[in-house]
Amino acid sequence: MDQHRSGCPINLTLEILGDRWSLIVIRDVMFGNRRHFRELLGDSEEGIASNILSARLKRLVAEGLLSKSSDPSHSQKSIYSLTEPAIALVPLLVQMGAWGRRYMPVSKELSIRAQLLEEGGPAMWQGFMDELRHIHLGAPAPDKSVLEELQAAYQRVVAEEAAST
Amino acid sequence: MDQHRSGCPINLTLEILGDRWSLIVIRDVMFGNRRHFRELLGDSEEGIASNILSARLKRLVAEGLLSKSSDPSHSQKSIYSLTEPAIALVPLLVQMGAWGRRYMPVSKELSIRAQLLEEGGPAMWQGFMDELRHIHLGAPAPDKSVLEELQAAYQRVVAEEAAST
DNA sequence: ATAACTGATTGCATAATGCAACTGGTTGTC
DNA sequence: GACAACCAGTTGCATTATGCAATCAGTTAT
Repeated sequence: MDQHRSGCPINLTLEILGDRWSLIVIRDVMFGNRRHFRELLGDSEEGIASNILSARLKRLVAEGLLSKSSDPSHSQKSIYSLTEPAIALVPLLVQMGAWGRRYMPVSKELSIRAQLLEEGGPAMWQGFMDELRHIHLGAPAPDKSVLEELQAAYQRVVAEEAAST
Repeated sequence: MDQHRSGCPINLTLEILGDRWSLIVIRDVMFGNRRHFRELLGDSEEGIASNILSARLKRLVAEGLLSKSSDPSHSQKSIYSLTEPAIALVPLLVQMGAWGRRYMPVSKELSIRAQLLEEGGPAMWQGFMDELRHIHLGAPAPDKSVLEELQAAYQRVVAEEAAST
């Protein structure tokens, strides 16, 4: 991908994110706060293969969507962080979630977060992006945590599902 | 793609649209009003190959994002139309355009429409979607045409560019 | 010393993409 | 009726991407 196919914004976004795994990786870093290779490898619903994950992480770092730093607690351990361009994908991911929720056979547990973000609107997205800037870029912490709110809602649905079976 | 990887809305959207061509085809039908195979094949900036276009059209029809009908003026001619799920992709495409415009090396002519849609906000998107429902689904025509507005702005920028060289 | 954990890499099969040529049919023009 | 232009694709072949399982070398905890 040295040359671009065209200068169209939709096309250029597609050239970077238009495959079946890149946004899955970003989603897991963003919503699951998975920062290490093994976390991304093992804990994902979709089961990405290690060579694909390796290739994706490399490409996303090269494209400037992720940054890689070393974990002081373990000399071999790498931490992947979102960059500002990746954080700016929040509205796009919300729209993807909203569309999937409306037209695809989503599961209840895995769509509650998409629902909350859709209903929360741009104000909530901004709050979430501020929180991501805190977590990944060292910006000051916002007053309240959207991530915790989403996580709590997810746990609530999982508990409900478990209770009803 | 018989079985889904997970019930996550983002993943499911990715399973259908996560490749380098599907959204290009939908973009051309939506914004360029290209309804025939040859129009989609030849007039695209990116130059899709005919076998890929053929495969994508088949898949998009099978997935319910496009519908195919025959043109009464030419027994062999097929017309592809957007379905409601495809029209519902407008906010997603707008976000893709907005992100690409901010972080990728877009060209001036090809990003003016993305800019107008981004600045126009949800009200403009709804107007555009109503117009698409008119064009593709036979719904009543809305008062004003967003498509014409976008096209006029595009022509204006092309003329400016031509004048300055 | 050893076992578990770290971020990967390797080998191999299958699937997707890219490119160019070609097919079978239809329509309009002379 | 002959002929060129147009229509929606298909075919063959090379390259690239994906999927899966096994493996690797260094690091840390017991």
